Amino acid sequence: MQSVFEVIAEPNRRAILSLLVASEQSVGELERELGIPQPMVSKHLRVLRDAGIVESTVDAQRRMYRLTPERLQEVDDWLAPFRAFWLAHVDALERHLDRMHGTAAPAKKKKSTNKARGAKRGRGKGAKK
Amino acid sequence: MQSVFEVIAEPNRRAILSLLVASEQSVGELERELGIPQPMVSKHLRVLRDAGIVESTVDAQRRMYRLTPERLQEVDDWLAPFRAFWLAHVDALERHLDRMHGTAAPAKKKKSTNKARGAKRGRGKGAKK
DNA sequence: CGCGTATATTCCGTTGACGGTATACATAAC
DNA sequence: GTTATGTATACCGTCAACGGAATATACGCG
Repeated sequence: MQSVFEVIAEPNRRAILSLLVASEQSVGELERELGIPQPMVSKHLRVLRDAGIVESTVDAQRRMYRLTPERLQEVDDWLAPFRAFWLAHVDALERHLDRMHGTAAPAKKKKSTNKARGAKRGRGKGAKK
Repeated sequence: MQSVFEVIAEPNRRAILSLLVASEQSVGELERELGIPQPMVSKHLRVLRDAGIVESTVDAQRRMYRLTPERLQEVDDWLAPFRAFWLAHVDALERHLDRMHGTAAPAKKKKSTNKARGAKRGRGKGAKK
């Protein structure tokens, strides 16, 4: 389990990371928010810490965990080549819908085989799915 | 295996996707480029197709696979909250180093070019387990 | 038709991640 | 000291992903 991709493949670990975006948290706080047993939380935190995605400090009996998200950049970097690609896809879909525009009964339309490149932009990121 | 995160956790599948960024490819081409047995390639392509990340069309005996990368946006969306975080981390590190001693490195005091980072990692496409 | 190429699927064994439970360890409070 | 709280680890069972090998299916050609 060295790969960041494998580490974030686990839903509970993604949930932990999302919770830690707001602020650092103790194991008990994460346990309550996640609703999973404490040993599970500790085990997932161990994986995250070994992967270098979180770090912990001691606060009395508590351990406070916080993000060290540099390694997540690997995911971001890997994703980079695909970004332009799906923007082009969205544009193609938009043109398609524009052409079909106003049709209440959708006919069976095949996809074109070749994709037209040249993404028009002006559509900021942050679009929801 | 529904989650996109689980699908891209597998190095060979990430390699396939990276190869398909350039252009659509047949199974045999992928097999040669990846150096893994053909049944493995087909199985990974099956997973990718079921996840909606690639699609295939028939070309004689060949099957041509290409990207349909919309679902990868889920990864991008999940990553969004962390981006600001790691940028802040890098800035904080820079300020810290500047304060420690701005002597060792010919660093400029100005934090001007905060956009020109991110190419630090050599990560890319290669995939090993 | 049989034959060759290209790809998909099935069967099978291994291995390791995940979850559960109990227990060990650490620090604080008394 | 003992007890209480907070966290980590050990042990264990299950289950599914992965890889290998053999086989099945699809298609083209002579």
